[in-house]
Amino acid sequence: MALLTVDHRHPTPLYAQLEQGIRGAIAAGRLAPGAQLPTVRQLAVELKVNANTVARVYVELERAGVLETRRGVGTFVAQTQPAVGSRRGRDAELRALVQRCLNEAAARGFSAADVLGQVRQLSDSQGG
Amino acid sequence: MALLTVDHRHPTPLYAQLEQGIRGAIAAGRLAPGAQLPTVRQLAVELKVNANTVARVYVELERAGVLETRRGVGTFVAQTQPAVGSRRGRDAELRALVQRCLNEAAARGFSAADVLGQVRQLSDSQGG
Amino acid sequence: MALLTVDHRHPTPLYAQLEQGIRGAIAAGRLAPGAQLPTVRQLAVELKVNANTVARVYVELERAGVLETRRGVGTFVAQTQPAVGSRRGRDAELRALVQRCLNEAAARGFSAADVLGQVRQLSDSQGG
Amino acid sequence: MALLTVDHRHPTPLYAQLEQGIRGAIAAGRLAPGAQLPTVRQLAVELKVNANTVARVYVELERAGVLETRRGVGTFVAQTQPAVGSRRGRDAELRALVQRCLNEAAARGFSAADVLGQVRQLSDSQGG
DNA sequence: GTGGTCTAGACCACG
DNA sequence: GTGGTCTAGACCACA
Repeated sequence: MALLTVDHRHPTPLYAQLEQGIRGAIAAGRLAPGAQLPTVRQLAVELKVNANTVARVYVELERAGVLETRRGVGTFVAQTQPAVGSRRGRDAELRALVQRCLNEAAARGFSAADVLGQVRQLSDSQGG
Repeated sequence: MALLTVDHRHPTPLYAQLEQGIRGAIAAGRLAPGAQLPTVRQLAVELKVNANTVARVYVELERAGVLETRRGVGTFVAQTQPAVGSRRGRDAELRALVQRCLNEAAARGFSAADVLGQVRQLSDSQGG
Repeated sequence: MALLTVDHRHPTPLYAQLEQGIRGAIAAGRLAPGAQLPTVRQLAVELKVNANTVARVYVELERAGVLETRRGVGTFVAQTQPAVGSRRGRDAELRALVQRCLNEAAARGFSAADVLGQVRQLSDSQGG
Repeated sequence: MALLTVDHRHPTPLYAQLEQGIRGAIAAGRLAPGAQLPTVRQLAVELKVNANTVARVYVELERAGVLETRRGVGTFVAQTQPAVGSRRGRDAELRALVQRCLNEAAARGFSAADVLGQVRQLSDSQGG
């Protein structure tokens, strides 16, 4: 599977999907600090998205300290990632997030067991 | 936890969150066929959302055959739910869905193991 | 005559009139697959209707597979129109529809012969 | 077919459908001056509509001079029907009315020829 | 009191 | 500039 993807039919805005995809890939180790990202145009073509949309996400993530742009060279994952806040006290956040996922799955005919299996499979193949 | 919730800060549109929440609650059996939903205005107050936003979701789900409205009476879960397509051939759909969830989790500092545990916990408490 | 019209005095809701007008124009070939529709705002001005009302119809018809929207570009007639169900077994539907029309005509002083003539005239001028 | 009908799924409000049905039946001669209409409750049951809705239509039509109510006896078609305005100069009205009908028909997969045939058939069987 | 329709207008996402 | 989302609030149809 491609490292970064967006779903044009999903109601979540493309820019948000892309931003989350990049943040997630870094947090999960699929994109290491210092790694180079695709150019704006490459990624725009690959994701079938307007280049402005990709560029805006890169700029935003640079402002957040997640990415670094070296002019004329490219865009890279920052060496030091901004802290994210510990898990402590954020159980409600996790629960809401997972509940949304289960809702979406159930709404499309997938059971919690289906989701469970897929989570296992993806986490094994990616960093587990 | 409340049966239906929305997160005003999440980039997914409120109406899409609510629609998925209702569909999920029905699919998971937390809302049974024939059950009455909260009135448009009640739910709007409860979710801190405009009544039009709730009404839009109810109308949409009625068109889809998921809900039934009786004018002047209220809104109910339809007795016969529309088919949803078998899981067969939709593995890619499930994978994308779960990947989005894991991305979002990772981006906020939760590991795949955290998600795994939360899925187990929610599915135990809701559907056995 | 304008391609799309609504009657603000008719008891049928504006959005329903517009939806039927668009569906009818496509089915009758006055709007070909791939053709671009007026922009939401243009049509709103032309029909003296709120932009939200037009947008609502466009969104609904997109969900139904009748239209396609390209974000930031415009709204177009879908290349492949959804099936509509054969006429077989729907004679009652046609009869009810025409009866409603004749009722409305009679109530305003038009005879069935008047309607007959007008149907001939319109079908000659529009679809041969 | 029943003399008066309403379609609960049609977007036109029930009261408007009923009013038009009664006016049309009178204008077409299916309800003669002096004829008695069903009681409010009978018609409400028959049409599966709330009695208030039927009552409101009767009241409205009485105000318009189309019906007459004799207390304790029933509701009747008035002996002298209010004038409706000649057809002259109202061609645009007829055209719009028929165009709406053809749109609705085309949107449901019926051709202008289908409508033509049905108009002939109904007008023959009812008073043509 | 229930849902449905419409308006006006703000702000966002995308190209 | 295109469509999409949301709000606030008026008024209508129906039970």
